[in-house]
Parts: sequence; structure tokens; C-alpha cells
Amino acid sequence: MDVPLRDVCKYVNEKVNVIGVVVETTFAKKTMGTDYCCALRIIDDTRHDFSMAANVFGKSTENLPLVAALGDIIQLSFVSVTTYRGEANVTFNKNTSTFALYKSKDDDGLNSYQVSRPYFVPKDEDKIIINKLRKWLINFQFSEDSSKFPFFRELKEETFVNLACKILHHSEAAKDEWVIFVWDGTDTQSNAICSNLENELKNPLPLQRDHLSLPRDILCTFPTVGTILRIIFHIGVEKSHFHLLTIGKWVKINNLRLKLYAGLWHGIFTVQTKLQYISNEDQLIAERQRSVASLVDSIWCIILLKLMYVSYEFWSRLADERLSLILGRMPNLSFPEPSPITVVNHRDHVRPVTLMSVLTHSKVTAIFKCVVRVVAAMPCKAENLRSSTGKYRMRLTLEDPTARIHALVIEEDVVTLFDGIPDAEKLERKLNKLLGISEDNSIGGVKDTTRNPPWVCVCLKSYYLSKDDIWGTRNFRVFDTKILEDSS
DNA sequence: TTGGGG
Repeated sequence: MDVPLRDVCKYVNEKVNVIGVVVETTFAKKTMGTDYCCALRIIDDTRHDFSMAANVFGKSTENLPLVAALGDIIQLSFVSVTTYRGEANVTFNKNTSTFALYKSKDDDGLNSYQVSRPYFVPKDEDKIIINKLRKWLINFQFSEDSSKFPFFRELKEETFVNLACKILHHSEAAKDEWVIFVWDGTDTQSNAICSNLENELKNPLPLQRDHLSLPRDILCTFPTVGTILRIIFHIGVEKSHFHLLTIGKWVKINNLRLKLYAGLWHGIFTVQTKLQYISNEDQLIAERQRSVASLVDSIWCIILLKLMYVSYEFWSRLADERLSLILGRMPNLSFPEPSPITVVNHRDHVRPVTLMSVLTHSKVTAIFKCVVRVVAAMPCKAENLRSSTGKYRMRLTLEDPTARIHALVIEEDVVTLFDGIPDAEKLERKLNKLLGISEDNSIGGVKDTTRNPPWVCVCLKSYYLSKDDIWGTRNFRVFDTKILEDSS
């Protein structure tokens, strides 16, 4: 019985044939039973406000429908109708049901690109339905409530979220351990930091592991504004549908687990995580692109640009909604307003850049002004400030919404930073200020401190250690930066 | 059988 999706609910406990557009899919996963499963959701022109679940089982992942792209058409024959929580859905039985997959566009006519059984041929009436669905889909807007898809800047708690984001890159961090880099143009909020400063040498506050391991030519393709979120795969998720995470494409990822690790957000793609159909014209993409859209189009900005000698990059980081902020004061994103805790020498006119701009800068040696949080410092005791060679040196861990890096402070720069060689009391007082440690929670007292470092302005220089590998041995130093005494 | 948005 060929049934439009609207009428499937009339055939509970019966077998039906349906043809629908695949708007969601999980990756293949092992079931609690004997098989593998792919949970799809489908729509058609008779039912598109709320998709219908179609669960397909197979002996192996190869027996499951591997949709080439969301929005493709699936023909499901002899599937049983059941209800779950008041909703009808269809179940594909590996012994009796069949499926066939067709592209959403008619590039290859009515040839299916995957079938569950060989020699499967669609009937003429099936072909009519497929053609009708293809035509209907062209003008169909699969719209979604924006509030179900928060921006990165709205992420607050460890939970499951839906994200609409752009895939920037994939990387195999270790054998079969993939990291996906996604971005939506906004900055995640800064988080409290909890680490034992005295243990920073043995157990340092982690950087994003991949910043240094990614090839430089890849890193340089990354946007320099907006947080890049890392997504890892939970155990048990087959990589069957990896191709749906196409680099450069926007995707909707549903039910992604969100975790904080050492103050950094990352996503975990679980067996319940789904990829959802998104058209290039989707309003959610438009919203996100608007948030990073260049303001250069506006005459105002062209005038301002010329007047202020600021770069395209600077303006391109500003969302429309940030315009009012930038004109009044520094925006609270990418360039958070720094606290008056530090001063930088003679660089009032220099525009600050993000740490990702620093990492991807075209020259290996350069100087920068950045607005960052100092999330860790080593050593944190004055008596350890001198190295074995007698030099004063300190390693700071700096972060902004785009990256987290190490930067050294050496010799004369230590003197500048602390306004003289600091004794134990001065070092503790100034470091507490820089790291956002309250008096009663200070370094000398409680060892594991939860701290919320303030945004401060620093001068950074990049340099290299070996001429043979200038990029591989590139380091950063803080210089020309002074922690101010309390005005009180 | 299994899973079905959480």
C-alpha cells in the first residue's frame, strides 16, 4: 500500500510503502539487539511541519541507507507502522522491507544510488511521486525556531544543544579519533578556570591540543574571529555518515553533547546526535552570516574605514548589532573591554587583534596588541622566578575567544611587568590581580583556586628559536606590559 | 529484537 506520510497513522500495525525526503539522520550505531541501526526522519508534501521517524535496521552498517546528502529521497517498502509516544513511525525490517535512495535533484534521472536489494526497480507511480517531491522540495523552506539553535555565544551549561554552524576542518588527532572544527561567527563566553597553579609545570592548564599540531596552511584558513568549537566522537558512533560533514558547508547538528574541559568548550557527537537538512538559504545561516557580515558595504563604514585607517579585517569582525557598541566603546565580543589592570607602552593607537590573528599572522616575527585573559602563570612564587641560568622568566597562559597560547616573559620584560624585580608579596599581589584570584583565595593559601581572570591588554611579540624551522619553533613573549598598582 | 530526540 503506497501511503502519503500524512496518512501513515491510519495504518498502525500494518505494512506500508512510503517515499519521503530525508531531513535528519543519525550516524550508524550498534543496537542493544543484534543489528546496526540508522534513525532517519522524513517529510513529504503532505507532512512537513513535524517529520516522521523511520528506523532502519541491518546486519551491518553497509546494509543501512547511507544518504549522500540530507534532502535526498528515500523509498521505503513493506515497512511496519507503529506508534511511540502518540506519534506514528515506520520500522524497516531487515528481512522483509526494502529501501532505495535517490538524489534530491534529478541529475541522474530516476536511478537510485543505493538499494537494499539488487535489481530493485521503482514502479511508474513511484517515479511520479519522486519527481513530485523533487519539484516540491526546490521551493520548500524547512524553517525552524531559531531559539532551538543557540549561537555559540549563548552556550552556558554542560548539556545537549542544537547548533547551526560551519564545518571548518576535520583532523585525525589519533588513530580513529577525529576532531571536527566548527564555527558560527560568535564567541563563546569565558569560563571560570580551576587549576592548581603550583602544579602548572607538571599538570599545565591545557591549550587546544590541535593548534600546534594542525598544519599551518590549514590553521591559516581558519577565521580569526569567533570561537572555533572542537567536536569529538563518542565511542560507538560509526563514521558512516562522515561525508555529511563537508568542509566549508553549514550544517545543523542536533542533540550534540556540550562539555567544558579546563575552561574550554567542546562538543561530543554521540549516538543520539543527528545531522539535519539545511538549505543554503536557511534563515539560521543568514542570521549567523549577518553576525560576521562585513560592514564595509555601508557607506558609513567606508568613510570610517578611511578616516580611521583600520583594516577590512577589523570591520569584518563586527556584526551589525555590534555597530552601536563599537562606536560607543569596545564590543563585548572578540574584543572584550579590558580592565585597567595593565598598561602597554606607547601603543594606544595600535588596534588589538585576536590570538587567532596572532597564530595565523603571515610573518613569523611580529608584534601585536591583544586583549586576553591570563588563565595560568608559572612560576607563581617569587623564589622560583629565576631559572637555573640565573635569568628571570615566567610563562603565562593567555586566552581569548579564539585561542589559548603560552607566552613567556623574560628578563627585562619581567621587570617591566612587575615594575621592578618583585619580592614574594609584590608578585603574589600583582599575579592575583592578573589571574583574577581574590584576596582570601590567594596563591599562598588555597591551592586549587577557581578564578575568573579579567580581560587585560598585553603586548605580544612572536619570534623563533631555530632558523631551520622558523614556524615550528615559533614562540611568543609578553613585553612592554605593566601591571598597575592599585589606585587606592 | 534493536529504536523512536534528548
